[in-house]
Amino acid sequence: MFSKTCEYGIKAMIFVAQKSKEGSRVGIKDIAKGTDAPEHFVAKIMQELGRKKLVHSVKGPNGGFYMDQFDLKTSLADIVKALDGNSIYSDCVLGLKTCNEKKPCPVHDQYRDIKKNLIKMIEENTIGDFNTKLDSGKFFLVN
Amino acid sequence: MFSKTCEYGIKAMIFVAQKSKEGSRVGIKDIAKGTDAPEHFVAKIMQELGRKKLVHSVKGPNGGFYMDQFDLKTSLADIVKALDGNSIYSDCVLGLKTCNEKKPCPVHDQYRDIKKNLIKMIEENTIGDFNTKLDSGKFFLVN
DNA sequence: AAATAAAAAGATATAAAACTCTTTATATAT
DNA sequence: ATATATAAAGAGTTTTATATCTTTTTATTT
Repeated sequence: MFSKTCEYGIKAMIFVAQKSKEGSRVGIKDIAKGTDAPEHFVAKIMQELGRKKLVHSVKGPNGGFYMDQFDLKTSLADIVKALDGNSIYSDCVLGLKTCNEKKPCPVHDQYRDIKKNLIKMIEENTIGDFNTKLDSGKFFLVN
Repeated sequence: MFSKTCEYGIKAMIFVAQKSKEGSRVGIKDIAKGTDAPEHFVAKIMQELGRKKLVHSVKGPNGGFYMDQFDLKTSLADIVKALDGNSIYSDCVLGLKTCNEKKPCPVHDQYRDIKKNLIKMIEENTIGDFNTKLDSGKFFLVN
C-alpha cells in the first residue's frame, strides 16, 4: 500500500504535530522512539519533508522539528505525494501502462470505488485532525 | 498494492483461463507476450502456482499450462495469498506490529471499510468470471 | 569566543524484489 | 529410439527500497 518511507513519514508527522501543539520542538531521537522507526531513516524522511515545507525545523540546542498552524492543515495525501509520488493516484492495480475507462484492465471497474475511497481518506484527513483524537488515548503510534 | 509477482500472476492466470476454455494449452512465451510480462519471471511465477495446484501443466510438445473446470473457481484472493502471502489481510497501513480495534493506529477506522472492500473484491472474483467478460472485448491484459 | 546540541547532507551498506540465464528433466510426436 | 518442445529447477544478476554511518553546517547557550 504505502512504502515504509511513507509509513514512517506519516507517523512522524502526526507525532511532531502533537508535540508542536504543546509549543515544543522534537528532535529526531524522540521522533524515532515515539514512532518506532529507525532513527537515521526517519531523519532523512523529515529532511525531505522539511525541504518540501510540510514541516519546519531549527538547528542548535533546543532545536528540532515543529509545525505551525498552517502546517497542521497538511493532508495525508500531501505527505503521500511528497514521499511516494502520485502512483497511488495513477497506477493500475494490475500494472497496465494505461488503464482507464476506455481501456480498462480486468479489475478496473471493481477497483474504481476502492481507489476513490482510498484517495478520499488521505485527502480528507489532515495532520491537525489527529491532534485532538490522539489526546483521548483512542489510538496509538507504537505498540 | 500488489507486488509485481502478483500482478503478473493474476494476468497470467486470466490469460491461461481464456485459452484453456478453447481447449488449448499455453506456453510460457505466449503467456509472457499476452500479458506483457518478462518471460523467465512469469515462468517462475507459473511454476509456483503450479506447485500450489492453482494451474496445471504438461511437458513436451503441445504441452503448456491449462486449467480445468475446477481451477476456474480459483479466486483472485487465492492467487494473492499464494504469491504475496497474507499481508493484505493482516498488515496495518501504517506498519504497526499490532493494530486492531482495541489498539488501533490513527487511520485504522478510516481504513477498515476500504480494506473490507478490497478483500471482498479479490475473494468474490474468480478466474472463471473473467472468461466471459474478456470475450466481449470489454477489457485488456496489455496495451 | 567556545562548546554544544541539533539538523542537513552525503556516502555507504544491506536486504529484498525483480528479473535473467543456464541447465535439467520429461513427455510427446515422429 | 531419437529429436524436440516444453516445463522445472536453480543459480546468478540487477535494481530498488530500506537502513546506517559519517561529516558538515548552523544556531544557541554559556
